[in-house]
Amino acid sequence: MSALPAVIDGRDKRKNPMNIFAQIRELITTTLDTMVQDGTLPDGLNFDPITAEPPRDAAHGDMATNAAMVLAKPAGMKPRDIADALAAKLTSDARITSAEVAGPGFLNLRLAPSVWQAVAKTVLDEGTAFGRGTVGNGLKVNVEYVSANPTGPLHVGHTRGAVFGDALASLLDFAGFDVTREYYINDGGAQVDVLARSVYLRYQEAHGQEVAFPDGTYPGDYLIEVGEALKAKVGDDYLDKGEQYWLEDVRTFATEKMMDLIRSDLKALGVEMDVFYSEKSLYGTGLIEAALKDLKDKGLIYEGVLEPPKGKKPEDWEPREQTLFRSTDHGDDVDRPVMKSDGGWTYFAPDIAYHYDKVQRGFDLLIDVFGADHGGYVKRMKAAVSALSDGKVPLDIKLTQLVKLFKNGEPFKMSKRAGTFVTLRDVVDQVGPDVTRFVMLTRKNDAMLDFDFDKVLEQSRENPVFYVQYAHARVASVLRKAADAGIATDDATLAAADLSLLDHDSELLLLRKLAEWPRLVETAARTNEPHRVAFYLYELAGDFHGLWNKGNEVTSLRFIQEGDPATSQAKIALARATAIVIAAGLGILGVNPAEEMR
RNA sequence: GGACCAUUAGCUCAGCUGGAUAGAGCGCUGCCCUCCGAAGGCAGAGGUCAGAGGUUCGAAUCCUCUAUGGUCCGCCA
Repeated sequence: MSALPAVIDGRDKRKNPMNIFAQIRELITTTLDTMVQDGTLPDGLNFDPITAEPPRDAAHGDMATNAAMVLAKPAGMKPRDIADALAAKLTSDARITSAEVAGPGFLNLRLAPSVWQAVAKTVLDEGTAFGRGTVGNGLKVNVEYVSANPTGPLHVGHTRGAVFGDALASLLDFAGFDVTREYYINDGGAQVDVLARSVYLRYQEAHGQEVAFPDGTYPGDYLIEVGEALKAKVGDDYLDKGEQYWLEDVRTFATEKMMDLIRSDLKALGVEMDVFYSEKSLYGTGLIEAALKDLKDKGLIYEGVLEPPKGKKPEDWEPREQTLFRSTDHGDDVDRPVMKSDGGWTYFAPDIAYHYDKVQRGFDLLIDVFGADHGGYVKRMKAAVSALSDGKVPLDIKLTQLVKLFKNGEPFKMSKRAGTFVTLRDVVDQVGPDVTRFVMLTRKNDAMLDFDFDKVLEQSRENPVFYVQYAHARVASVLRKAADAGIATDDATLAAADLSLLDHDSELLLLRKLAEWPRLVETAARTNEPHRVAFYLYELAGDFHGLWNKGNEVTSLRFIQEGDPATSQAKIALARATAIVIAAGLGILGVNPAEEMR
């Protein structure tokens, strides 16, 4: 069910030279090749399902391969026989210190410490580019997110969508995709008329008039200054005039102001879009017509009458003939109207045109990030893109679930009507963009998220933001102290250190964790799940803190060894490599690494 | 009536697209800190992976059904 095309979802796990698991997997497959050549194994075996992964239980070794089990059946051999033969050959490689057959036919490998020690050098050589992947293969991907209506400031729900979409875009970029970040401005529908009328009321108010906000207008305070700005622009020209006189102007004016507001909200969160795409710009250009003609030419547009929705019966429901898109041909449950009975487009029509345009722009992959309340829209959108691209361009739609806000452990609700509206600004102003972003990424996008204003600022192990930042800050502290002690700690010097000195279990544990980074990036990118990065960083920080804490008792594990600059440099190299990977990971999440904690 | 998502330790959640004895934090139990790196550390208890079938060497993971919770379901965006 992967959203990725076969070219990138394929089994070529050998691509990233920095991925130690990919390296060993290649060693395994080439070894198997030689076994085919010398007749140990039959010809024509498929090596694709073979994996080289870290075992769950570290006691099983550094890496495990399922090769023997996967090949047993097609080769017509016993798993153990294959495993034994493979093990004998693998141990002749300098990197493999032992290969044991275990369980049903697993081959557990232990790697020489030098393999892990070399990881630190690689990290120092590559810097934050370590782990940059090639799975993306340079494919063009469009990530659309936020896309909030331009009728007010962004609220908490948008914040999660913004953070998720942005981190996903960065992750895909890091994994080697050519990413475009895009925001679709819904400025073509009735809601911008409502906005215009609401602004007009504030405009009247700015002229000293008494106004009331009827149902169906936006009473929010944020429009007061827009009304005043309108007054500053047009004076009293629009006063006491009919709607036909001012509506269009005010709509444009208000929409621009709202987009300014939204842009500044996004900026406060550190989100920068490549493209703002206006729904309005679709009208009058023939694009909607072209998109629908494309569907019509494929026989997917017809006039018809839909069944009434079951379960819930709208009182005024009556059968009407509409122009429908045969989305059921592409996996939807019912066909969807593209034109209202009065001849106007439905909301769906410009959406189709917008995605048609994305396909035309040559993207290889589309991703839409929606709020969970748009879940009902997923199938029809996928159907549309499938039809428009003849199934060639996959569309993955990621839904972000609700954010439940807490303060002092007490939930508080937000309601547009009551004016208790928690905005993106409220959140960012209180806890800062870094904490906001990290916390919002500590949950899968499709799981509900609890956000407690107090807990996210706590400085303890419970708080992953703090815990990860603290690890980075500790490294910075080590580097400062090393400098005071006159030890050279530039990355080039550290990379040249004698890393074979890093032979303690705790050090090797941390090195192994660092080695997982490239592989994690691939997985996270393939599944479109940036939260994996956040969890990895938490684990990495945990291993680092663990090593640090051991230094309390075992002084030989401390990063700075007095009077022994060579050993110090090796250990600092490990610390610095950890900081580099943390910085790279935080970079994907859009969080600044801390140099010190106060 | 239907669709989508969720259901894993007392609580909040991971679980690397099918691997071995299912993990983390909190909470709980026990131990450890005069100082040198404790805004802590070490150890332990705690599970029918919602339930029932199925697929296969092997399932928390894939398929079917059921239960519970959330979101949504014609001309609103």
